[in-house]
Amino acid sequence: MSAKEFPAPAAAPAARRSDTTRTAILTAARERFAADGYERATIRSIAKDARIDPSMVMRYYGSKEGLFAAVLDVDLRLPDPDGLDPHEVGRTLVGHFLDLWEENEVLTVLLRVGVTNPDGAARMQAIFRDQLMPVALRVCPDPEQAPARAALTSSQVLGMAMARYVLRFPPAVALPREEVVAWLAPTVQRYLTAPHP
Amino acid sequence: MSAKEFPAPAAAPAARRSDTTRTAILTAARERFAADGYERATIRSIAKDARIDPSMVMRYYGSKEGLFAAVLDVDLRLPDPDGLDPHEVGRTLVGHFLDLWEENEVLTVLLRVGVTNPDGAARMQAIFRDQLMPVALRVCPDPEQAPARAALTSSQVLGMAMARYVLRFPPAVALPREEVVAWLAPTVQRYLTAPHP
DNA sequence: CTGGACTGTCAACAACTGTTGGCCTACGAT
DNA sequence: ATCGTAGGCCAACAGTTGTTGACAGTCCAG
Repeated sequence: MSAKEFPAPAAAPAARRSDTTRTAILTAARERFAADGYERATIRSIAKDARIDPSMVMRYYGSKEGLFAAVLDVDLRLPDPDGLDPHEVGRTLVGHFLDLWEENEVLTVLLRVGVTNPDGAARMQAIFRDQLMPVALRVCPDPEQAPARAALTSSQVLGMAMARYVLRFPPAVALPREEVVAWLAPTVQRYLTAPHP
Repeated sequence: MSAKEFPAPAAAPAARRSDTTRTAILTAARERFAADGYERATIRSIAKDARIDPSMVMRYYGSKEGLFAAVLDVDLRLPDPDGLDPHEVGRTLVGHFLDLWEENEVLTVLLRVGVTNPDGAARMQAIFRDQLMPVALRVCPDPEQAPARAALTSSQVLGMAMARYVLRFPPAVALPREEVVAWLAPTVQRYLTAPHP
């Protein structure tokens, strides 16, 4: 479900005259979805941000849900499980997620919408299952425990993202990045590699 | 802003004939807000659940936001900071929050709406500030670090609630209660009492 | 130059929203 | 028994939403 064209000319990714409009819509949609969530982000407001007519959104993305799906095309780009040091996996993951969250708003969209929209929740489940689980499978002692350990890890990572980037708890926002890593890395490390308590 | 009557007869909490309707509305609203979030939970659907007319909601709670505020009257009922064992604070808090989350849907409402609605986020900030901070102030070594430690604690607690009760990650749901406590308690204990890393 | 496809605008639709006011009913004090 | 009042329902409002179709300008191949 990649964010491609809709009229779909066979399989030619030839540059189109309307590509600038397409990406303008996508950018505006990402910002609006991140700021307002799925329901409150209206097609009209997105269109106004992108300086185009609301009907263009329909033409290029079919529907609001289509646009939404295009925005939610997320790749966590987690490091290759085989290539990472099992003793540093906590620090590595926490740092990587902080990077992801700060580089753009896609994950904010995902979180904000995953909480309200059932499809969003399913998408979020899929992303964490497909992308975080392999890492857990690689580094945790007993493969059978991998799902639980991945869930624990995601809970801490999501929770910090929630407090810091979505709810913006002042102390969580004020915490310097390296301190967040210093506090969270041992937690994640323990969730993934420590013996079952 | 307690969930009281609206026409407000002086200050008499006398039982009213309409109290059953009022609580029916409040219960239905809590469920609908929890299930659908603020925007998608319509007054009409809440009224239908409560088997009354939509206009009754307006009469008793003034507006959708008024109803929402009544639902969000949350008391975490955290244990008295003075009365708890500093060495068991992690286990105590995690257990308490799991209880809270499972006993009714208010916290789900709060979380779901805090993520989408700015007012909800402010409400959530206030709740955690007013109710979790005192505990942190009591048990953490340096009072100056209390806000950061409270934020860290809330991140882990919120994250688990998110994964387990909102997004419903299957492995997080499957985890037995005592295992959640066993994994999270040391984390919270460390966030609150361990020396700064 | 001409045809057709592409890009864009405008106006309108139908559905749904929160909200309001009028009206009827039934209780409870007098 | 009566009468004020609180409880409840109905119909309608104005605004907003996603979505659609007709229409106009623009590009490029023939």
